[in-house]
Amino acid sequence: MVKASQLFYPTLREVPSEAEIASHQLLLRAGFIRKATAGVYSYLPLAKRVLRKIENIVREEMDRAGGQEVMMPIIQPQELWEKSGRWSLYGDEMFRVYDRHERGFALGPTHEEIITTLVDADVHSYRNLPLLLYQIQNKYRDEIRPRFGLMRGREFIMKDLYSFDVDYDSLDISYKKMHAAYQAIYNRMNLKYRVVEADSGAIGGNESHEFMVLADSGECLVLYCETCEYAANVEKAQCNAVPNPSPVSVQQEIEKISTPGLRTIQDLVANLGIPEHEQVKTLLYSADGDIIAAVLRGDRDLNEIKLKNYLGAEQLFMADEDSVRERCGAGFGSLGPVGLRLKIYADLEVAQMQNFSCGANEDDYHFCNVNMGRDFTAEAIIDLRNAEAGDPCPICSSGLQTIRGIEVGHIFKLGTKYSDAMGASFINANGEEKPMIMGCYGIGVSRTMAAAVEQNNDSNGIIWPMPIAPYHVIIIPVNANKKEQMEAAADIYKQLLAEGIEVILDDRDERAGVKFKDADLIGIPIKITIGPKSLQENLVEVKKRWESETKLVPMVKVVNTVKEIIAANMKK
RNA sequence: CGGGAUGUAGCGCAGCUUGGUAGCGCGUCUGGUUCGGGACCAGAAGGCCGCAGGUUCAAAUCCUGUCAUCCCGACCA
Repeated sequence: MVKASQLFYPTLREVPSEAEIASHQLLLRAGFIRKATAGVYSYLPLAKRVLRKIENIVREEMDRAGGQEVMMPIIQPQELWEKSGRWSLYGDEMFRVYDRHERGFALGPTHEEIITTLVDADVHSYRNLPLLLYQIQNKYRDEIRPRFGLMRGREFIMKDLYSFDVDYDSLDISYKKMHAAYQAIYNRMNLKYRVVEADSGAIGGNESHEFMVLADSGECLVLYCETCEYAANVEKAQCNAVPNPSPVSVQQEIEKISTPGLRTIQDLVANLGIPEHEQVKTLLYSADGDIIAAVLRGDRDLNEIKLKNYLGAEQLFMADEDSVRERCGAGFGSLGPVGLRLKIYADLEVAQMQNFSCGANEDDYHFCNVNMGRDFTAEAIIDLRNAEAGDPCPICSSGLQTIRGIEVGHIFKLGTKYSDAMGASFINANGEEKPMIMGCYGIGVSRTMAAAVEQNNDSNGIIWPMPIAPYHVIIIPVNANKKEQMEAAADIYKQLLAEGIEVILDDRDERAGVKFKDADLIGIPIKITIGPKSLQENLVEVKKRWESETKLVPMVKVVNTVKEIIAANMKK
């Protein structure tokens, strides 16, 4: 029995001031979630139903792909994390608790340590591999800045699967299965998404893909090619060397010019008319304690991940102005590669540039007509910049486009990073001991719910995709005091329930407007309205949340109409 | 953690400059009139003015500290 009068979905007329983005505002307003503390939320009945639907789709596809569901502890002993080295590496992002004996525990931010230990203890033979284990569970990460409601919580629901294989060929098969399963999952949820190449980041390993639900408010920038299949996160998107668009045959004499007070690229554009793309900027970084310089074209953004990966650095951050001044004799805004006694890493584009301008490592002076090779040399010439819209596709050279997305899934090939650290090995067919080859595969379940809202809403509220809607149908008798309306509503309600359709009967003694507004806000896909005039002709109104037209349907046909709409929208 | 802002009723806000009985709208409760896109009338309940100190005859208001929340940056499902 689901009657709106009894259902706990406290809707709000006004937007809580703490919420910034659509999904956060709407999930709060529609009575799906309430905040306990920053980045930690309670899920109310409607949200719980959506989460369960997402989980079930995920579960079915994981099982289909050969996964086996397990449940591992959230509280994990410190020793395990020390074994992998991550007790210290994970840093402040890990919630730590201590028991009465002062022994440390982590609230699991992820489960590589514990699952590798688990598998190591009981799997010893190639005959038991591959093994794919997963769980759906709360994860804990003490994010520096939780934000956007469920988008970046400190406690969140995640599906994590770990694969254990005998060799890399077998890992490829597991990885492909997961890749396909993830596509099936997002297809089944009717979400518009894109698979992109990604950096594997701190988790380790090499190959990695992210699954992005497309939404303008997404935090991730994706570059993709319409001609070929290439798509990558901006962190990963590769920039090939492009030839200088206006090459000159003569390298002019280097010239030092006085530029009092001019510090930024824009200052030089505005005051001296030097275009951004004829300037070079120099950024100083501390890489595991060593100060190094990165140089790139004035209008480009440095991709710190590319730099970090090239250097193989654990920690990379911009040098502060004091150490910059100490090394270069000048402050920010007057730096340049000429005469710089640091390792210089130049972007591919810089090698193509001629007669460019840059800081002179002396406050209030710049150089003009600088040429790399003649005036300075680089330790390495590498891809260092963020790709931008219009850049040539690294595969087919067509112009790349950009789109924003929300990262809801991420799959990694881990290799032996954790099996080596935790000692997870097996005996192969030749009797040799080998480390297991691992992969890990995550889906942010609670984030997926938020992403679905982010992608599917209008000014009236949420528009749930049918496969994950908390209920399929809401029945609204226009006037709760009219007996014939209430009886007709109850009748349809019973018929739908008998067909196994998930339906809410809005039996509240509210004005019609209130009921319509709430129905739209909570985003139920199908609305059946029972009004006085049409009822006399035994008709009711059926409206799809995502369309503006209302259809009059004979009472006797309502159940079939509803079933058809649901069936048509459960799959693309 | 650096930068910015905000904490007053369930939600949204005013009051603070210039200290003097804590207010408005929505929501909630009661009664009545209404009833197809957030009704109207009458009445009511609901506040350690984030917390702790200080100044003062007197503090929501001024001062100090502290905590929390939100936004921008680095991190990630």
